[in-house]
Amino acid sequence: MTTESEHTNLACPKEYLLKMLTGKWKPCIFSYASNGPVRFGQIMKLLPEATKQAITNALRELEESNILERKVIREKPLHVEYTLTELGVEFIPIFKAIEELHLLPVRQQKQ
Amino acid sequence: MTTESEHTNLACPKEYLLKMLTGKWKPCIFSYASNGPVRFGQIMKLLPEATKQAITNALRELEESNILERKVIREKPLHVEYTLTELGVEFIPIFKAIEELHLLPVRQQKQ
DNA sequence: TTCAGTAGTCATAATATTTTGACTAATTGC
DNA sequence: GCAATTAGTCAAAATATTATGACTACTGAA
Repeated sequence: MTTESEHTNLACPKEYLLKMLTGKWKPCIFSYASNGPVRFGQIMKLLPEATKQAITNALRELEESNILERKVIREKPLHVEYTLTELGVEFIPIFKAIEELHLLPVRQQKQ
Repeated sequence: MTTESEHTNLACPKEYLLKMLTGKWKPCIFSYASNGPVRFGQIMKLLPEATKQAITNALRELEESNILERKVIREKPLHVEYTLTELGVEFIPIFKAIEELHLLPVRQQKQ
């Protein structure tokens, strides 16, 4: 995400901004972080289906988009916290708008 | 999109809803359609970098998500119109929230 | 009947994203 | 020193998404 991938449509700012939030795990992680700082291990427990690598990828992408900030906490059990940046906070209304969809589509189940 | 792809995270409704709107061309096409009915050829002109196939894929996915409706218009030049469905209209606030981001990130340019 | 306009389909290739599974590294308590 | 805790990295494989280029199908006008 440092440079544009071929996927990105340079003509559409909305596509660019949406892309910052999408991916298999990024929306969930964003939601968790919007309720306060989250740790790596905590996310692992909250998303038992996601692997370490998957979570690392999502966190790195959110960092590169300047949505999350990584902070090493030098305390009792040394750990890392991820918090929303100023930009990250600005994305909250987008998620609010998603939550407020009241005409929810019926979701297909896997066979 | 008839059944869930492996990509989809069944635990996260937000991921599911965001996925309906994302992809290289879907956000643009959604925007156009939110200003009134659009035609296939019109989209081709508006998105000169997108191929027919790309546009077809985007339209089909938006149809399958029940965001757009395809209507064959039996008139002078026979053509097809795509309009927002009732569900589609509900997605407009999400795009509004994206437009209202005022702390816009600096966009990297391709080398 | 042939042609332009409209709206596509199809098979294949190229890219991007996600998963898998083994391995690493710093700190703290014993 | 040694193990547990926390937080990762790395290379490779599997999937998903997007692009390419040739081809199709219907309608109405000349």
